[in-house]
Amino acid sequence: MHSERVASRSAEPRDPRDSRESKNGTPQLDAVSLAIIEQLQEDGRRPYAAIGKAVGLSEAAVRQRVQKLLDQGVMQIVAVTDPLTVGFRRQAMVGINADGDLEPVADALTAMPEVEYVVMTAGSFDILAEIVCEDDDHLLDVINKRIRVLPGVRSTESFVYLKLKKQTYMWGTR
Amino acid sequence: MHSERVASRSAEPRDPRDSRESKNGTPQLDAVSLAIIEQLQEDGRRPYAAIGKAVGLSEAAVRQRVQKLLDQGVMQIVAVTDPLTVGFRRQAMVGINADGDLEPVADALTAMPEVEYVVMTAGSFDILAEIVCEDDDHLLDVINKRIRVLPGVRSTESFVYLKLKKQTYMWGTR
DNA sequence: CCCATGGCTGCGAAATCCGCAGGCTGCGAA
DNA sequence: TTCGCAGCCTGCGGATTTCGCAGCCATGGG
Repeated sequence: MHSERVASRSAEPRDPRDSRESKNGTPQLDAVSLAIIEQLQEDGRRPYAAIGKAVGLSEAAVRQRVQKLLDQGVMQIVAVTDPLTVGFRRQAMVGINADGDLEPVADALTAMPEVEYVVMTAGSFDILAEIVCEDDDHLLDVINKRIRVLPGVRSTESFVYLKLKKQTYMWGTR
Repeated sequence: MHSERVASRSAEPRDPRDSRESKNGTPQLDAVSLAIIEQLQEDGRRPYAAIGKAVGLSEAAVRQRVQKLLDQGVMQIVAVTDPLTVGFRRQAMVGINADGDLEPVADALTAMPEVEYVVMTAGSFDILAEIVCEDDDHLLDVINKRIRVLPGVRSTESFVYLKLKKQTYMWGTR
């Protein structure tokens, strides 16, 4: 044996259209694309041919799928680091409570370069936002002068990072 | 002109040892390595030659530096996705309060495959942990049966994700 | 002074990426 | 039914990139 096929090519109804969208607006992924993503979660630079062997596709097919996944914004292949080791002294998670529609608030946060991560949540915060800053002054400035003044924002609570212990991207690889 | 040098090669004191460590234990990075990381934050598959042109180094030198950065664990090149689009229905941030030394608690969290992100913080939570699960049952199980029973853990508070709005890795690129 | 170390360059050989033509399948229109 | 279209895959050269290695230079310790 040589290559465990993740999805047998002739078994399924032959419709790997990952272009169709669910009501959510996010593309629907078939098993093969999932397997490709899994490969790239282990190593973002793995050659297409190796991926093809693992998922049962030709090199060219893998290349086309990866390109589409990137274009669609389903995944991105990037270098990730611990910001603290790359010169950013202060990092914090900010919990936010706001009135009315949360979308505009979330969009405003998304537009800020210092904000790296924005998620709308259920619980005692409406929105969680992760912030990466150069130093304390910068952090204070972003929170007080840019976030707390956004229309609708009622209150915020900050959690300054002391130490990053884990950072993984290998869902699917377990 | 062709290639903006990020760091002139002959100007600096000629000591790009990124192997020396700060008291923190994290390697100290020079400007060139930072520039390389920046390039790979934009595109994790960018060819070494292109990076070299951008930062003023040969292809081979870039390759060696990247390899070292990966080996040292300073950065990782991976595909990142929104878990919700890849079949994981439930995701949550969990704020944790614990007694005594936090390290063992953080380590225990780090060891759980469902836990993707662990950070020790200052503020009304001692630790923040992000969890990726298949469904509600799975999430509940992890929080109640695995986290809340850890020795030292006093209380937890969960924030279930409703919608991921932003996810970036381009600090340095701004 | 001499040698060991670390980092960079340059260079072929091997592997990879890339674009393109062609084939197959499912589907909807005529 | 048949035709034509669209989506996806394969195979194949040519261009590019990756990879390993030998050699060079500067620094620093003995």
